[in-house]
Amino acid sequence: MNLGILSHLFEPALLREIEEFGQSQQFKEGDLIMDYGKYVRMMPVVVSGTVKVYRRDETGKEILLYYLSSSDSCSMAYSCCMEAKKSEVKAIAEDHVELIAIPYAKLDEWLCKYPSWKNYIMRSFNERFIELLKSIESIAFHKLDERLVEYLKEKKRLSGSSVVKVSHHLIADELATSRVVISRLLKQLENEEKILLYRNEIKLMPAFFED
Amino acid sequence: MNLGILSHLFEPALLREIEEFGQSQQFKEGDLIMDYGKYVRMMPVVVSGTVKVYRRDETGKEILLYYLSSSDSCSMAYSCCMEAKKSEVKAIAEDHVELIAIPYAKLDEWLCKYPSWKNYIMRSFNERFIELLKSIESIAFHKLDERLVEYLKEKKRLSGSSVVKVSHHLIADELATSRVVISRLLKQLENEEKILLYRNEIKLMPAFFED
DNA sequence: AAGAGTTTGTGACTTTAGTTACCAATGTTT
DNA sequence: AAACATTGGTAACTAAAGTCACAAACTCTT
Repeated sequence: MNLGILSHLFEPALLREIEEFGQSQQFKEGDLIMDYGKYVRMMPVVVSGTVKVYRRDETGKEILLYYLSSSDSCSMAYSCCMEAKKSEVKAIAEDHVELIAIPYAKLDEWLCKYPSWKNYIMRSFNERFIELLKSIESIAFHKLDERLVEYLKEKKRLSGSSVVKVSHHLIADELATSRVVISRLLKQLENEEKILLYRNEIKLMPAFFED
Repeated sequence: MNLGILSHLFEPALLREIEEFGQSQQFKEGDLIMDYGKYVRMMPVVVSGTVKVYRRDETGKEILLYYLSSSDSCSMAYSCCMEAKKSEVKAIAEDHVELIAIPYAKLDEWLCKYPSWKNYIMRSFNERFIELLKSIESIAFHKLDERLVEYLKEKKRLSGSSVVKVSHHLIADELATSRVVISRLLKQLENEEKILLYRNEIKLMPAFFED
């Protein structure tokens, strides 16, 4: 089993248990990792790749909450499966994703057995809270043009490339708005010479990162 | 020490420890319970009253995230003090508030010692996540008129009274908009005969709760 | 009771975002 | 190649929300 960066995070005895009880899973781009309303029985720990986590309202509109990348885990899954609850969110593989799913019973057992696990879980809870708060801040206080810029910067951060490969339609879905609006704002950024637009591709220019 | 509803939640041995190590604190309406950037060393458990939790952005704009009431605790405080982090949120007493502050060391110790404590903490994490998700849903998908109605309903739920005692200005602050906008929407609700407006008071009429 | 501060109402205007409709360019399938 | 689907550009319009300005009513202090 490939534990990737996790092997630096946990003590040897815990790593052996993760090898023994964790289920290694692979997803390819676009795969559904977790869906709304499904029972959560395992907590995923991301080994490699990027996972997108979404929230939907009653009418079916969706918004991107945050990304999970290497060594992140979904602490919402944790508290969900400790409580035998259904999932409040959806998770999709952004690219090729490897993760280790830890079964419910072990989550609980390791909490008291391994301090490094407890610390990891607590850090994870804290990070997820902060991501949600950032998400609220963004939606409540920032206009769409700023949110779009934040979105593109996050894409660059995660992929490492200043060429962002997405359609206007996908951006619109993830920011919970319409394609026309996104095209308009992107064209504006292009007119300001901050980006270059191609089909399914947005090139971030140096001016994009200024101020 | 008054443990209120908590005495039904935990096993006797834990209740004795709460009595021994928890600090009973009282706040009156408007008091600041927790502020942005302060170190968090205790986790508050609300015994009575209502606590409002806020988030602010860099420019100082604020938004109400959720309320804590009897037997709720702020799990953000939990993960914060386990990590010795500064607070990401502000908490204000909505009315007279009694709470018990549990010191950091005990939070950790009880997690493994008392299953009822662990379950309480996990339930609390889950509830707080769900509150934040509801908050995101509300801001991202609902128009201001709907959010205002949700706000008034929540006030009625917490106070038990269909007379909500707030100024338009306070509502505007908590929904992160301007007073003029709120006055406009309230007047519209009054014209629809759903509410009656008075100075510092809004009376919710039966029609308000229909459909 | 005079003055200061708070609360609410309202008109007029601007900005931001959402909607509809249509077209052109590019890709994919058959 | 023809048919179809996806992607992006743009105009024109509507709706929602924010802003500015001012007035009236009420509360509290002195």
